[in-house]
Amino acid sequence: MKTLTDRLSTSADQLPRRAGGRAKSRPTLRTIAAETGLAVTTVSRALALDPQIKASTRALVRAAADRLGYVPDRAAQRLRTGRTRVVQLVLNLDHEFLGFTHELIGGLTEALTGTGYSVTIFPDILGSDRLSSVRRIVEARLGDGVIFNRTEPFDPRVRYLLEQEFPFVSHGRTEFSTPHPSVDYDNEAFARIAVERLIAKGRKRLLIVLPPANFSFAQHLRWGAVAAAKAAGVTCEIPDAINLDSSEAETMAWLRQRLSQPDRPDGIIGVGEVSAMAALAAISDSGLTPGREIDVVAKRASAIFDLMRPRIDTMVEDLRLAGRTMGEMLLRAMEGEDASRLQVLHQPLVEF
Amino acid sequence: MKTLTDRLSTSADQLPRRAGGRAKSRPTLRTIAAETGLAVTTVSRALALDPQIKASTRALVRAAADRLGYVPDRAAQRLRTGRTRVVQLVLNLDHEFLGFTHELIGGLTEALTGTGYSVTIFPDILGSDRLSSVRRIVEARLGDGVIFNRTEPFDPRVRYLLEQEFPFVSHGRTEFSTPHPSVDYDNEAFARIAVERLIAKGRKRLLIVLPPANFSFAQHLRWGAVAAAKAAGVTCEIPDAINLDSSEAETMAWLRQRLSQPDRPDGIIGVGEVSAMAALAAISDSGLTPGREIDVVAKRASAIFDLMRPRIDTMVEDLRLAGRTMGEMLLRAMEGEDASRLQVLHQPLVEF
DNA sequence: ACGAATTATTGAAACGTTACAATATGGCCT
DNA sequence: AGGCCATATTGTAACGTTTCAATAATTCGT
Repeated sequence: MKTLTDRLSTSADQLPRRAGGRAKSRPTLRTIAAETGLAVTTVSRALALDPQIKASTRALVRAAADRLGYVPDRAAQRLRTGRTRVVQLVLNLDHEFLGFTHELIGGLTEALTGTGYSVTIFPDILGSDRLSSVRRIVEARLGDGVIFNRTEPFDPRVRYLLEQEFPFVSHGRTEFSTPHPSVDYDNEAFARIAVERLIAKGRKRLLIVLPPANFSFAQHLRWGAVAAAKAAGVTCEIPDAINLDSSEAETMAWLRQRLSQPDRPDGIIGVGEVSAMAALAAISDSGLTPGREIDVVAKRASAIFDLMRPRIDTMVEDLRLAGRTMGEMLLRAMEGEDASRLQVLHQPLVEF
Repeated sequence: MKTLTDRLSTSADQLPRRAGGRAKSRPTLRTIAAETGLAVTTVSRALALDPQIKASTRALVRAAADRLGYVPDRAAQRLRTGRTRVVQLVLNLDHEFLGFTHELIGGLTEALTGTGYSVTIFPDILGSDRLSSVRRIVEARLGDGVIFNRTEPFDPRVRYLLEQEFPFVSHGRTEFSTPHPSVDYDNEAFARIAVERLIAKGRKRLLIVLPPANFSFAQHLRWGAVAAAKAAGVTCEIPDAINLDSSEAETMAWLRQRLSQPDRPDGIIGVGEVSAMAALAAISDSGLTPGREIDVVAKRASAIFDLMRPRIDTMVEDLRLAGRTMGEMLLRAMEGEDASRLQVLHQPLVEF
């Protein structure tokens, strides 16, 4: 141990560390060129596996590069080619409570691993102009492509990016007639199936808490729920005092109050974990028991409901899959593939 | 609507979009120089607010830049200065179940907003060499600084980064004698307080599920729990069949089995939400009731337990604060501030 | 009004890479 | 052996910025 820490402190005491670390120069193409006696151009092309370069030369260069520990300078490549090799992920990081951002990011990086692209987080300033983040990315060429969520039916970002011909994939589809790359979850199907499930359990006064009305998926959920309820002749209440962006305390308080009324709902659809958990808590607080006087069907993106008692019916939305799909599609979009082939709608995975 | 979508489709049909979007050239320093009749150098320095440049000239340049919509080319700056203006966040994205990655990222971006730095996610390949990610970042100069978590007592990454004099902040402190920037949560205090709380409730056979033994905070938790239990003359069981990285199903199954034995624990400490929820589920499944035959104290990073019934005692670990602190400290580290001043230990926020 | 000191601006070079056009090398045919 | 193609390699320029050293413009003391 002594030796280790000694070595540490001596080497760390050398010079006041500056940003970016030490200045020891890394090998460049020129270094390899000098080493092999070839021209810089040849080395560059050899490393790019240009078939124009003789195979033996390529091997020679490759060997020298490895021996010297050469690693290309992204900044120089970027300056020269104009490609950043960066994918910008526009995220709102304020509002999440049980966010599954990490699933989305996980899937995205999974798709991008080995492609040379990296993922940069672009924090979306809530409340500011919807467009500003994306515009910033395009204007400063902060990436070769962009991914965002919380899509609106006529999202200005979609319009802008189409106009700019800038590659992107939206999480959530729009109402634009021009096709654009998007990955979405069939929330309409989810709502329909949830309603049908509750009806099958004999429930007649349903309730669903929706996302803020401006988001695309709020519409889909509404359509699905309302249509299915109507078809079966039951009611489906949609509170407008609360939505999925309301605080959990607010949601719970409202639900508690609602459940204390005589015409209380007997079936609740939880879109997302927080909403469903708030419903379960409110139900418990009201002295009711899920499965007896009331039922809950929820969408889940994690295994959380496996740990909840009592257990409820759930459908899965695989956000990791969504992230991975978006990554794969963005790659294809950046290669110029037609947008009409880059539209995916994932179906709910029903678990009951 | 017609007009909008028409405009979209016509503009989108123009040319096959290529990676990075259109080629319309952006204004550069040269453009501004030509526009103002000044030299490129002057423009550069004016925009950098160099006091050497006359104030009136600075204003002139600023105006021209704004008028033309100039935005500096990061790649060129990067190539010239060697600074990437990127912070790499090394994250393992495989393993999380209820991950609060978004809190960490949120805090980090909060601290970095307006500084010109952006956060890039570097996916840590689990199972591979611990060092490889960080080495990659340093060698390819993928960032000016790096942040990582899941720190080990003698984490090789810390040693390497100190040797390389590369700025970093670790989430979790180490046992190295050389100081280095780190942000940690006082898990020892958490464990101690949790044990004391359970003892105050009359519990005598405690149990705590720890993280995998190789992580720093596993040690801290162990010390805190064991010492407090010993001081009070109660037992504190530490299962080694399961740990915090075990699957929730595994954890729950083991706990269920354990709770069915005659010498079952009467107090459980939940380090992290999943572990606590698994405990609660197992307790419920065993026909026991928290608050009656058994108690649970948990650490929480979200409001999730506000939605759980029955309610349990919790202490808060603010991961957003941790992220923000790490961001602020990394900025200072990159400016050369001494590591001894960049060590923070956040205390548990006790809620009972 | 003149040189000296200060202030303000400039030119040239460089960061490391890739793209283009040009040259060198070799093989093959007549 | 000369000429011609195909193959393999090279030199030069450029991407947009910052830095260094040098020049131009201004102020000041005398």
